[in-house]
Amino acid sequence: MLQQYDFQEPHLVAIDNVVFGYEQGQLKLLLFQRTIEPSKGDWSLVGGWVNPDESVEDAAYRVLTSLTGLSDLFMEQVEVFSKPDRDPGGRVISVVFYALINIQEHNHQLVDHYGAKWWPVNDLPPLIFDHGKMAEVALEKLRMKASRDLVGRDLLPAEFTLTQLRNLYNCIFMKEFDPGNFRKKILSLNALRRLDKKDTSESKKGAYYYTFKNIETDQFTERIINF
Amino acid sequence: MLQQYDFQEPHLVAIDNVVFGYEQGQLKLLLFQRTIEPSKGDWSLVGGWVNPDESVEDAAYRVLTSLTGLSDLFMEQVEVFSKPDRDPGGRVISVVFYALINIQEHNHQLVDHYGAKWWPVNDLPPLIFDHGKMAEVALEKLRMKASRDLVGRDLLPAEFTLTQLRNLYNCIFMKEFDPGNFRKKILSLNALRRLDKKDTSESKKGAYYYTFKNIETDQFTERIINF
DNA sequence: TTTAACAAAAGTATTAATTACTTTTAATAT
DNA sequence: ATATTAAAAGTAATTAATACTTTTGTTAAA
Repeated sequence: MLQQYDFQEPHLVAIDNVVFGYEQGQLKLLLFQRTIEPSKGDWSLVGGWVNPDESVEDAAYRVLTSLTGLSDLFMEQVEVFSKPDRDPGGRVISVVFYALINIQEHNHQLVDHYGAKWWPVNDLPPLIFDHGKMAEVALEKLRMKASRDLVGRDLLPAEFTLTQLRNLYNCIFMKEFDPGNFRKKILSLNALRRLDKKDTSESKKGAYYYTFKNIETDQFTERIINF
Repeated sequence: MLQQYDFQEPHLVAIDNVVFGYEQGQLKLLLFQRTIEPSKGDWSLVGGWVNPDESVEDAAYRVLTSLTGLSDLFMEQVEVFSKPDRDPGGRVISVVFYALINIQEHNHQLVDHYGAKWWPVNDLPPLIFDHGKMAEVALEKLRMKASRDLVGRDLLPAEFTLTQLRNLYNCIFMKEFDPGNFRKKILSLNALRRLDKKDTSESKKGAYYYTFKNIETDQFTERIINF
């Protein structure tokens, strides 16, 4: 049972965002480079402190919107990292979130100004503290999400081909999905609308563009990917 | 980016455990009754403060082992609850865990002494603050766990029948599984060992007792239940 | 103007898993 | 003996997943 609040030791609480984006056929992570010791030159996730008057969700959202200029971000709690010695600078409890953002649409100047950079998930630089583990767990969580719901709305451009969507899933699960079976499965969900436009950059025949139906079709709890 | 640590406002951080047990064919939750206002008479989860030198996992484990007298508890992080006004007594960030414990084996005297009581999950009393929501999310998390791994090792007695195990799953998912299909599926996992003893209390023919194989057979990431 | 090339899109055949049932079994109680 | 009970085993139909092959529409080269 909780005893009197006054005699309890308070803790510093931070959030760290694992920010996923998709660009040039690659799943990427938004990272900052440390300019001071310790771990100078190493990279870190997009973190910040939690203010007294906000929830950890508010904090994570505030940090990310002010960095990217985007609103309406998809974010989800991942896990709390709280080993007493996880941060050499002092005892900090960190709540990790992951976010999905559209690299095309975010404010590049703002991100550049803060010195942030996009890194391919399968070719990350050394990360500080336990941030490597955080990214790992976040990717696992994203896989869970992508196996239940169709992700892509937040990562792909508004109009995309099934090949692009499949490649995104290839990146997330780090495996090659069979083109025929993937399209059959995805279309059976009835969540996409085919446009009368084609992308002819990848093939002579051309691949139809699709959009997500604007209704909340994401709401299927059915399983998409078995993993 | 994290600025200097010294000027940051610290937070009170607590843990709350959603403690699941299984008894008399029912899934139950261990709860405390509040003896003081506000919300006097209402019930709460098994909570406690996080000490400066321990992780939130350590704190959750410490609180639960000291209450139940059990060690080697299965626990898993659920989610952080951190709305600024969630606790009328002050700003407290709470990390929720769920735990699976064997009601038979825990220290009843200790639990009685603290005034805790087991409640059936589908007939809970009013819970304080956001504890109702916590229990709800924890149950959802338990369902995720039970759909991937065979739960029961921590909830059932060492020797149990497939009917008991099925009933546990019925409780967790709040639906009736087909007896034949359930046994076929479970036995195909090859995680149980059949004993040469039968339980004849439920039928004339009698149902074989089973135990979990002591090897780490829980490790299948394959799917057990589709939900 | 044909033909080769390309990936999209559609189709197929096989296997595996799920689901809804029915039948048999072993013991007890009438 | 016979009816009863739930366990345990079995079956048949359906659905889903997988590994392929074929067709299509367009472009670029012969």
